[in-house]
Amino acid sequence: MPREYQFPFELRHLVYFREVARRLHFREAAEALGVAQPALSRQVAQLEAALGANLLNRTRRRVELTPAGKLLLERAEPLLRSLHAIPRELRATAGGEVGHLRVAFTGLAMATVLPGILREFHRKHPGIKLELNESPTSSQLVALEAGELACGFFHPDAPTPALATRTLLHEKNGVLLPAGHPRAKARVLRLRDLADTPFVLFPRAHNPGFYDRVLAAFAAAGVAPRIAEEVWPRANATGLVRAGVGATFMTPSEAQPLPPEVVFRPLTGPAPESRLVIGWRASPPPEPALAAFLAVASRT
Amino acid sequence: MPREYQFPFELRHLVYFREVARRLHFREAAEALGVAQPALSRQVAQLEAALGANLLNRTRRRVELTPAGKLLLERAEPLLRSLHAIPRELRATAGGEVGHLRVAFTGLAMATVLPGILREFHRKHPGIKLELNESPTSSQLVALEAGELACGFFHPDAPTPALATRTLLHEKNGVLLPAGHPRAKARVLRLRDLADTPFVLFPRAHNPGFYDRVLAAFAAAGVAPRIAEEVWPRANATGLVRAGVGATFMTPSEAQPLPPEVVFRPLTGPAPESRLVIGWRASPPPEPALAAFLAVASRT
DNA sequence: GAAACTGATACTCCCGAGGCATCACAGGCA
DNA sequence: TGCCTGTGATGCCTCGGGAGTATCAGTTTC
Repeated sequence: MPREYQFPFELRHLVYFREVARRLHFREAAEALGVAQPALSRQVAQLEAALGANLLNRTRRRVELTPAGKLLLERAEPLLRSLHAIPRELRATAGGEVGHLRVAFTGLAMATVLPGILREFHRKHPGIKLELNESPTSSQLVALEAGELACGFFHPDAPTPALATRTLLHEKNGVLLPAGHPRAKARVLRLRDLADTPFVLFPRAHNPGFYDRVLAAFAAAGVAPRIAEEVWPRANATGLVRAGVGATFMTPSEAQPLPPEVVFRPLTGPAPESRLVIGWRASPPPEPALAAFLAVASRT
Repeated sequence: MPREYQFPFELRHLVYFREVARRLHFREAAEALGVAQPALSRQVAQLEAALGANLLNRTRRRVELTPAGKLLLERAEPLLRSLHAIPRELRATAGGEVGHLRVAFTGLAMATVLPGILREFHRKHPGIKLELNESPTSSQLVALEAGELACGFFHPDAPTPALATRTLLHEKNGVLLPAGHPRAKARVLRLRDLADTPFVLFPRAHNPGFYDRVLAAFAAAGVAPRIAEEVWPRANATGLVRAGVGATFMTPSEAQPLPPEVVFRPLTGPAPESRLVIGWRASPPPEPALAAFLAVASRT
């Protein structure tokens, strides 16, 4: 709370009041606004207090606007519309690239953190448009350094000196098996239990470092892996498992919720680990739009 | 934070940005807004993030508007002016009595809680005008029941069934003595130490119950009081004490800061207690303007 | 090149908006 | 007339985020 200066009300109050004034029904307005009814009641009451005027006559059964309420609604409507239009106007006028972010991601990101981040980001920054592309780690690294991407969600293997990164997820992989697989009954598996099972992987070129570590995990378990397919994008791997083609690696959070006809089993002993990071060019410092996206992503 | 809906920015952001944009100087703008400079920096950065545009070019030594910043300033100025005008407009149109409160108070209130309450209230509710009158408890009770006052700060003696009250202060009185008084050296006094000291009181009619309890305290101490003067308003009592006319009762918080040429001493043993309350008609329920005032008063 | 000035950052505190549970009251129906 | 349903208000608690203090980092100036 600012110490000296403070508007008598906030935009929230006007938005809430407008909704109630239009519908003349607190519960419905609250639902439309996505808040609980008590919060709405309180905010409207606060607005009335701040303005020192009764805006609504509430009999227990009906809500109606007072003259003051009518006047406020008349004034608030165009103001809110103008305010709402500001982000769009700015985007039209400003540097062109401003308010527009190209973001790449891998299948794991979309299966875990990305939906929540997108939801939160659009709520907070409706003025910024995102261009989202699923794309393998290797391509992302190239595109990031070339300045073609604002940021990317990927799985780093070696250090990336030109990029700043932040880890979002770091999990040991388990395996996703067809429900009918002979070892599907076991609660926990070791990699060597799956010596005969064909695996669905991703094309090595997409992340050679991680691919090689997967092979190393097999080697450590004393198993020669059978690679049935290499498939991309990631979501298709699940389909192949369901089809009985083989097993695939998957992190616990990625396996939630579990698709039908498959089972997920953690691995004990050697197993590949997946680290999901968000990365962006370390310099120059991020533009406001990117800074906003990073802030949301880092905290969701 | 509303779960679903949220404006990309708040009025605060626009107000802060406007100030910076006008002055092109963060520190000065912060001072003008009455906030610390870091808070201002953060809020402006937030606004830029929310809009996805750089609004200001900050070289380390100079701040200047970008084209987007210029546009936003153009848009924001009239909107903020319109918003600012809303409370005044409503007050002009609404029921007449709305947005206007008659408030009475006693000297003790003004010497303790009232200044803080007024400051806070005007900050939060600039649309509501107050009409303030110092007035004794007895007159306030009459005026309140007659509906001539919205609320009053007074010292109740007997229950007041038609009024709702809230205690703001409840303190045992000490005494205020001229600095040259023979007992002024003592750290603590008893009422009977002051048998020969003339007292400055208030006219009995202003609060007969309390007046009589003062006399009762003297009686309990085995002292026949000497009443030198009865004076009103309260602030004048201090003047009389300074002039050496006599002593007067005063609560510790009222005696802070201590006026020159006088000393304050707590009393042990029997001593009158002062209770300051805010009171208002219990029914009908308070109008928004009064509700706002009560909310501020109850919590300050 | 040391000092001064400016805006950004790190950390902590605390207000207040929101959610949940519940209340109080008005109509509707039997 | 009494139970039931629907509505807005209230009490209590949680927690996000805005603000303050202290400090940093980069320019400019003498």
